[in-house]
Amino acid sequence: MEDVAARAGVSRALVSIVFRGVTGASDETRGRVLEAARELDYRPDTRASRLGRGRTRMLGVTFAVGHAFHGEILGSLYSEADSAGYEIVLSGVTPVRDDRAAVDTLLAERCEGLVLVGSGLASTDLRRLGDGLPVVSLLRPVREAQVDVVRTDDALGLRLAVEHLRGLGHQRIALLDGGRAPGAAERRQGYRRGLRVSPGLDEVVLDGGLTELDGARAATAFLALGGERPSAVAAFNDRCALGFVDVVRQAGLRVPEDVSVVGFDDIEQAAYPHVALTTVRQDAARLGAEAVRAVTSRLDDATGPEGGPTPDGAVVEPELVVRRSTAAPPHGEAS
Amino acid sequence: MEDVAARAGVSRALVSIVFRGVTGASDETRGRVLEAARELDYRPDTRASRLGRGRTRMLGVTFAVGHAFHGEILGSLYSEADSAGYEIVLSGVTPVRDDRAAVDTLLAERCEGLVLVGSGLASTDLRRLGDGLPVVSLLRPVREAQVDVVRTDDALGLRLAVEHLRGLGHQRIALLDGGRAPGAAERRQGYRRGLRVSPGLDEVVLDGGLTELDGARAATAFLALGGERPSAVAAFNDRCALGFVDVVRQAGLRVPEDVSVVGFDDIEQAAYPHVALTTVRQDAARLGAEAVRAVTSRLDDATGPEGGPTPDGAVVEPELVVRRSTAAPPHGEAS
DNA sequence: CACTTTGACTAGAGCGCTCTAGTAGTCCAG
DNA sequence: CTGGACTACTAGAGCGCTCTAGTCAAAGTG
Repeated sequence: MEDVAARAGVSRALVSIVFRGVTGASDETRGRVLEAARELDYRPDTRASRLGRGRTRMLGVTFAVGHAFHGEILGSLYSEADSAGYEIVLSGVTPVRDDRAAVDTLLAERCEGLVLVGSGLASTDLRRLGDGLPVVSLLRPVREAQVDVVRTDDALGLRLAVEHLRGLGHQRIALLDGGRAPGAAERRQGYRRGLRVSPGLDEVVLDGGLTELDGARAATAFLALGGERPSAVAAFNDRCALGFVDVVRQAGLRVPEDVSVVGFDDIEQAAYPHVALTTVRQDAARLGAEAVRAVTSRLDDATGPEGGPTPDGAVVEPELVVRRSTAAPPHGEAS
Repeated sequence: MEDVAARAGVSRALVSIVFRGVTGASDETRGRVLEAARELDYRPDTRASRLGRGRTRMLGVTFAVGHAFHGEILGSLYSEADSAGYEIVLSGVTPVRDDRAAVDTLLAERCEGLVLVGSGLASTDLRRLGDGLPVVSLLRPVREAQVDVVRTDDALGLRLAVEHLRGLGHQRIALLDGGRAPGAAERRQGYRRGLRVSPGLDEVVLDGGLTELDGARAATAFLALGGERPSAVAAFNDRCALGFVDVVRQAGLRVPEDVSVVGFDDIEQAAYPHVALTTVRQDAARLGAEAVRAVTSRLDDATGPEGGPTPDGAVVEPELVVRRSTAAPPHGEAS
């Protein structure tokens, strides 16, 4: 910086002014400084600038490395933060690097707010964190008053799925359950509510999970049901649905002719023409936007790090995307 | 820090000593400082500490957000960097945030070295980058002398695949090509070499790509081949292979009875029992380790940012993993 | 004409650390 | 009792910025 200032024949302060893009420099000088910087291949040190500024305007984000849907969310987070004038600092969660470690590095970097994407952090940790700075839990509903929750209306999503299947005439609809995964409890509840609307529909809950493997296992259980077999299933998520479809097809069943399947998330693969999975779309862009809004509003409203008294956060509505994995049930089972 | 020092009744310098874990403090004082820090919920500001230290010991990593295999690599990068005494700074590449933007933020943070995972950065940018600091291109072979390359021996991988298929008796073996994807040229070459070993084997190259969708398209082209149809295919990667399998199965062909398929990468799904894809495994752990080694060795050897005269980097050998998507060709086509 | 105003620029303190140089105090050899 | 050789600790400059409080000249005002 010193060198740039010297080369441009100005003070260091002036260089700072130019690079921050604030007023206080003539166009001509501005040009000279930029030119000198380019010649010296100088670029401001963001660490030092944040140190000097007092604020960091950094948002810390933890996410599961290699998780497709988290990836989509990150994309949205990046652009939303950018337009809100914040920077994103990523901290990945891996098998050897848990949520706490990920959060710790973000705190040590002095992030002003945290977005935890599908984090499995313990309640006590969450509470403590939320007391210190604005925190939003993305995709995972938590009850702690200290953290905002941004999530899809999971229950509504499964109700939509069930209603769609009922509308096609299905009487027996199974759930491939998500167990303890984030949002699973809500989806289970939505499934139950969806069934109760018309009395006489039995609940059939099979153990599912997050991955194709879980879906495949559920399919094995499903096939073992024999005559009592449901004509449709709603899966915890798309990957689970895809694993299920794979296995039932290998067993000779046709989808959707013999069994209808609906997923959740609307991951990229669900839309591929050879897959064409009917699913409940989570809006990654909206989710990211709401998360950034929730944390930046706390930051910008100067209510201080204690957080406002009103819990912020948002529930974004999912949308049913009908493709070709669902149809009316076989041989006049309808109504 | 000031407060902690006051509370523990020592100087700020002493607090610094304790937190850096260097000698120069008695055990008793050390305990008092740590205690005081805990009470005040103090944790050192890593930005300031790196500023003061002169060195940052940070490794910048760019990666494609939501890419499963990149995810596996990140995991390895984290732990390797940790044991080499470096910290990882992530910078995601998304549709709205290209490689250059990702790299720029890393440079502004003053990372000392860069690991570009499957980066699509232009040659001129790569050269300029490599002139300034140690850079390794992971998974993508580039010719620039300024950057080290750590990659799987892609050509060998495809040769293994082809040899395996030939060993099973396949005469016509197609390649689902990766086009311009990183490593695709090498794999194509390996495929050709593999075929040339026994004369009379025709090359059949179908357009493939990185995703299931590309594999599905290739399958359509494959099915259209009719009587001339190969009895086996080697795909650019697992996702492509999986898409291919999906579509040929839907068309009534059996895998492996009617057509054998081998993938590349060995992603998690390839190992699922209902998938059981024969594939060429890339060793994510080794790749990550080599990348970290390449860049830290340049850093630690104090050869300066100019880099040593000998290009570093590594080629790690892939391994064929035989599962159940490959078998002998149908009706005595063998030999 | 003396006066405020405005725009362009600078000096220098401060951000939260690290680290060199140096000050005590203790222990022991000669 | 003097003088190393340690160990435990501290003062204070420095890292590369930001930003407040200024200076100074030119332009506008009545």
